[in-house]
Order: sequence, then C-alpha cells, then structure tokens
Amino acid sequence: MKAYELALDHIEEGILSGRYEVGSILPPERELATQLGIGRSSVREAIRALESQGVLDSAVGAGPASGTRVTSDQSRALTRLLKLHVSLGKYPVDDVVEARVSLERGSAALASTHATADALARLAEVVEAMEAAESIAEFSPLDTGFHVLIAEVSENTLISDLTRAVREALLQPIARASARMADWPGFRDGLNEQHRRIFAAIQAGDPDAAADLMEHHIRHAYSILPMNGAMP
Amino acid sequence: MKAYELALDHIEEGILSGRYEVGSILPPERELATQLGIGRSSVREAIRALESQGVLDSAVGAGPASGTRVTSDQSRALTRLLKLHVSLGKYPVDDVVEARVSLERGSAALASTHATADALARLAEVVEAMEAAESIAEFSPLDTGFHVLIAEVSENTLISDLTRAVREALLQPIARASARMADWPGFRDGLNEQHRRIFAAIQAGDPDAAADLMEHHIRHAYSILPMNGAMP
DNA sequence: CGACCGCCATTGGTCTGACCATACGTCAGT
DNA sequence: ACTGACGTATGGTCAGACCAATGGCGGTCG
Repeated sequence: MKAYELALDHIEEGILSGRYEVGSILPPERELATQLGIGRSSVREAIRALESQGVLDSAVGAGPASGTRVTSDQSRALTRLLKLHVSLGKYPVDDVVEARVSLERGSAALASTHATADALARLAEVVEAMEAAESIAEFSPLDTGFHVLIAEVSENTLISDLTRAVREALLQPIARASARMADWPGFRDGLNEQHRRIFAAIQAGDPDAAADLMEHHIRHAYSILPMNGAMP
Repeated sequence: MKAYELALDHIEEGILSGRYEVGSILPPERELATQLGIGRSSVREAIRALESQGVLDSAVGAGPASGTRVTSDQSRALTRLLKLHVSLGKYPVDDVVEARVSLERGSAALASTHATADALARLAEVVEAMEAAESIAEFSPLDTGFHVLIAEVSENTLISDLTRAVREALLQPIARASARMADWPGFRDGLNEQHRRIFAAIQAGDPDAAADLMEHHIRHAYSILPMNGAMP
C-alpha cells in the first residue's frame, strides 16, 4: 500500500461513512501525517487528488476560516475530467452524440415543466443573441450557453452538471468543426430555427415535444458537422 | 499562480493540444520540475491530481515501461467522483432518479438494437441469478450488475461509464434502504418481474418498449424504497 | 475604557536533499 | 551464447526548513 493511498483511503472513508460532511475541516496536514504515520508530502498528494475532484478545498492562514475543508463542488471537476478524456479520444463521436441525446432529452423535458417566467426570459435572450451572432466565435459559446441554460432550468443538479460537462467538453471540437464548414451561415440559420422551436415547446410546457425536438436538433447538428477524425 | 497549478496547466495543455496522446510518456518528474522552474513535490502533486482523474499512470523502474504515462481510464475515476459527491448529499434523490431515467432509457434502447447472442445469454444469466437470490446482500450486486451490463451491451462507452458511475454510487445507499424495508421479498419479486420484461424487450429488439419499461422500473423502485434522509 | 496596531501562532505552499524500491540494461564471466 | 551481478533511471517517501497568508491576542495610545 502506497503511503498517499493510505491517506486517500482514510479521508474517503471518513466521507463515505459520514464522519466528514460538507463544511467539515480536516486535521492539519502535519497532524494527519503523524496520525497515519506517513510523511506530510504524502498527505498533501492525497489532498491534492481529492481537491482535483471537487471534494476538498484548502485555505491558508489561521483561525476557523483556514485549513482544508470538505466541499462538494463537482461541476468544474466533472467538466475537466470529461474534457480531458474526450480530448484523448476515449469516446467516439457517435457515443457522445447518443449520450447528449439521452441527457438533453431529459433536461429539455424537465425544463418544460419547471420553467419560470424569469428562466424563459433568459432563454429568449440567448436565442435572440444567437440569431444576431455573425461569427463562429460569437455563436459557439452562446449555443453552449443555450443548452447549459436549459439544463439549469430543469432544476436537476445532476443532469445539469452532466450536460454541462459533456457540452463544454465539446466546445473546442465543435468550434473547430464549424470552422471547416463550407456553408456555415446556412447551418447556423437551421440551428437557430430549431432553437426557436425548442424554446417554444419549453414555453408551452410540452415535455414530449421539447424532448423530441431536442433529439432531432442534436442529431441534425452532428449529421452535418464535419467531426470526423480523432477529435469527437 | 500556485506552483502545482503551473504543472497542472502545463500537462493539461499538452493533452488538450494533442502533444500528448494515450501512451505518451511524460518527462521524468525531476526534469519536468527544472523545466518549469518549480520543485519536484509540486510536480508530483499535479501528477497525482491527474492520476486520480484517470488521465495519468505512473510506473517505477527503468526502461521504456517506466515513467509516467498518459492513459484514459475514466471509469474508476468517474465512479469515485460521483460516489463521493452522492455521499456528501450534493444530489437530491429525485435528481438522481431523473438522471438514471434519462441515461438508462438510452442504454436500454441502444442495447435493444445492439445485443448479440452472447450478450443476451449473459443478461439471461443475471436475470436468473437474481431470481434465485434470497438475501439482500446477494441480490443488490446482481441488480447493479444487470443495469451495468445493459449499459455495456449498448456499446456506448460514455453512456456506459456514466450509468455505471451513477449506479455504483448508489449501491450502498440502495442496500441500506432495502434493509429497512418491511416486505423486501415482495419488492424483490416485483423487480424481478420487471427485469424479465426488460430483458424480453431487449431480446425482441424493441427499443421503445425497452426504454419505457426501464423508466417505469426505475421510477417504481424509487417510489417504494425508503431512501428518505440525507443519503439518496 | 475602548479602539487601533503590531507581534505571534497556525496553517497551507514550496523547495531541497536525501534515501529507498523497483525494474531494466549492460557487461563480465562462464 | 547464456547467466548473473552491478549500475542506473525512475517513481515513492521522508525530514526539515523556510515562505506566505491570516486571524487572534495583547499591549499601547487616545
């Protein structure tokens, strides 16, 4: 058993068993090291591993605000994880498309039943901004924002996090593929038309229509985007 | 900028830019440290962070098989990540249910169109084993195995990894909830009946039926399981 | 008496240097 | 040509030192 794994297991066990909850403060690194009979650097490596998973957060200084604290900030960690593995080509483009279809059908349907007036207003704003966008550099982040916003409106934290992670992991590849397109303006116009319809379905509170339109939208986009190559 | 973040960014950038691909070997820790002008311990912390995300893998010794190598072994990392955050109560049980519904509708539908004779045989085996299971300790892992197996049969690596991660993150909580049930044998019989039907739909190659049955199955289970409390 | 200011303790962040464990490569000896 | 011992490269680990940030405590001044 490697020393840093000992520390990792110790902290993980504390979390899984409920001894640590969000907000708990871990013992100081030096103390944890002597407790476990290992060096401080090994403890730090374990802390770093968990920190990169959004489970811990460290703060220097003295007093109650300092020390290493248990958090649960998964979104960034999940996004980074997926982005790296997508970039490494672990997932074929078809698989990612199917996953997006499954997830976003769900978020679109949930959004249809949860959307507040405020949420609809924000969605409408993005839809209009996309229609005004001239360049790929302008359009692409808005498009991502549209899908992420729907996931957020669905008020389902897990689906929202997963959707955001998958979509953001594809931001770069999609932008690159768009740049290779012959008739990008036409492609964009088609997407905007679909965005309008999805928005209308959500506004109308029609989950089935929203899900179907979303599925069609995603499949349509990938059937045209030249995503061929190692990068999905 | 913290020193270990410098190393983290350097390595990540190398991966996202394509300079490193799966199988690439990173420079030795000592060399990377001098290259970046930081200490070796900082380099190690960055490596550890990426290793915990299934992106790197270290091996001691000399020769071509040694050193820190780029991999893409996400499954374990993803499972650990979700398990920890589920345990920390970041995700309400209803959210997890909806996410499972979205993901497993997809995997059930895909499995219906991809199932080989061998895959069907393995599924049948699990279904029969579940019907023979007497105790919760016996049944619970088989149940997880059934859902994971369907995800695998779908031949979609991303959906499969996500399904497995979500399902395995719930293994402990589900087992605990089952133990609190009054009429567990009756509950189990109901599940087995549904498992049979899902299997039949996959065997028949009917994606829509498989998806609907899967959704009903998941919602039914959670409507009965006493999952109340912080632990979803 | 109260407010302010500066020292000090605590805690993470980092570096250095050392040594260990492991595995491969090489070279001498058979 | 085979074999075994030794050297070397690499990650794994530790000890110790110092830095940086931060908050608390106590003393001093108004």
